[in-house]
Amino acid sequence: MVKRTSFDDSECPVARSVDAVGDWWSLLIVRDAFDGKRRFGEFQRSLGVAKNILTTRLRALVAGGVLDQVPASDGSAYREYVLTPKGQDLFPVVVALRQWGEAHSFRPGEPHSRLVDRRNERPLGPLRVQAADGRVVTPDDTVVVKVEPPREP
Amino acid sequence: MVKRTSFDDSECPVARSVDAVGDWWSLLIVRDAFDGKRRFGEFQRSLGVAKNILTTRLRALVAGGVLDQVPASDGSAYREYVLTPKGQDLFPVVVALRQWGEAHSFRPGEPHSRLVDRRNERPLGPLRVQAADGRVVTPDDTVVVKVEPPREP
DNA sequence: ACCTTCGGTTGCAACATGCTACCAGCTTGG
DNA sequence: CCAAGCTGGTAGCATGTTGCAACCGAAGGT
Repeated sequence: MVKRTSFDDSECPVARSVDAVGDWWSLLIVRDAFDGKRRFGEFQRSLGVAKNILTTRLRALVAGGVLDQVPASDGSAYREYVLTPKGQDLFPVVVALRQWGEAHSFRPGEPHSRLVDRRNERPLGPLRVQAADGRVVTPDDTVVVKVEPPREP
Repeated sequence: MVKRTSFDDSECPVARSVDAVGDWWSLLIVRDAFDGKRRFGEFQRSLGVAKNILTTRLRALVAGGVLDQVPASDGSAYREYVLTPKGQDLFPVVVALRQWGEAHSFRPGEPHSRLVDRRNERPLGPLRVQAADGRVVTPDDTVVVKVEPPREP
């Protein structure tokens, strides 16, 4: 590859997000973090990922401000990984992927995990993309515009 | 790598989505498709990706039912790639990543593209994860549960 | 006819991924 | 308190994937 191409200077926020999260493993780590996992070993067992890969990804997520390393909550000398506020803001991304997967990647009746409301165990409502006035918009209702760069003399 | 690990048999919809989309290039292709791009050359110029990579990704997206190959709309003998309904359902995913990137990956005043309402050029409202009753939920308000596999006699 | 564009394919080099071993601090049972 | 086993990593290697550049046939333009 002569170095995987980076998007961290792209002007498109989607590209930068993609670059910041890193790769798919990272997103699954974030998913597990939302699910309450905090320890290296928990992630490793849950994902089945090689430990060196997990090490790399955790470091990248910490460096990127998505995770934070804190002293363990159980009083042991180990450390734990928790989501920063920035990392918690990835919730809609994970939910969007989850809903898409539920809708398109399982045959009827196939078992799968589901994210539900803790209070009543009912599934969540579908994510809606909506305009400033609350109207639900489709891709055709939107346009990408460039925000003017500040004028240079 | 001895083969990149696949998640297409995972019971977690997030993992399957991740697997179905393939990699980050694919997601940027989808983003461009939402932006109206349809031709091989358009994607190639927009992304700056090597043509062999683009070829691979487009084929994978077509095989995965995200894109469809159709005769060109301008009457030429070439073919174009358009989003299938399944592909269009990725809209919330792309929007979620875009909003996250806008919120966390740009310094104030840094220029970036923005997705706006076509009718009034105003930015979209933020995606909200909500329960079945419309209440906005945070990660802490939710739990992942396993859906029972159908009982086998 | 000639040249350009479009949409790829092929070959190669560099790099990332994954596997398996290994290892240094904790922590725990006896 | 001492050994055994966790926990959280590193190190080394084989293989796969990415990326670059060069090439190529068919369509289109002039």
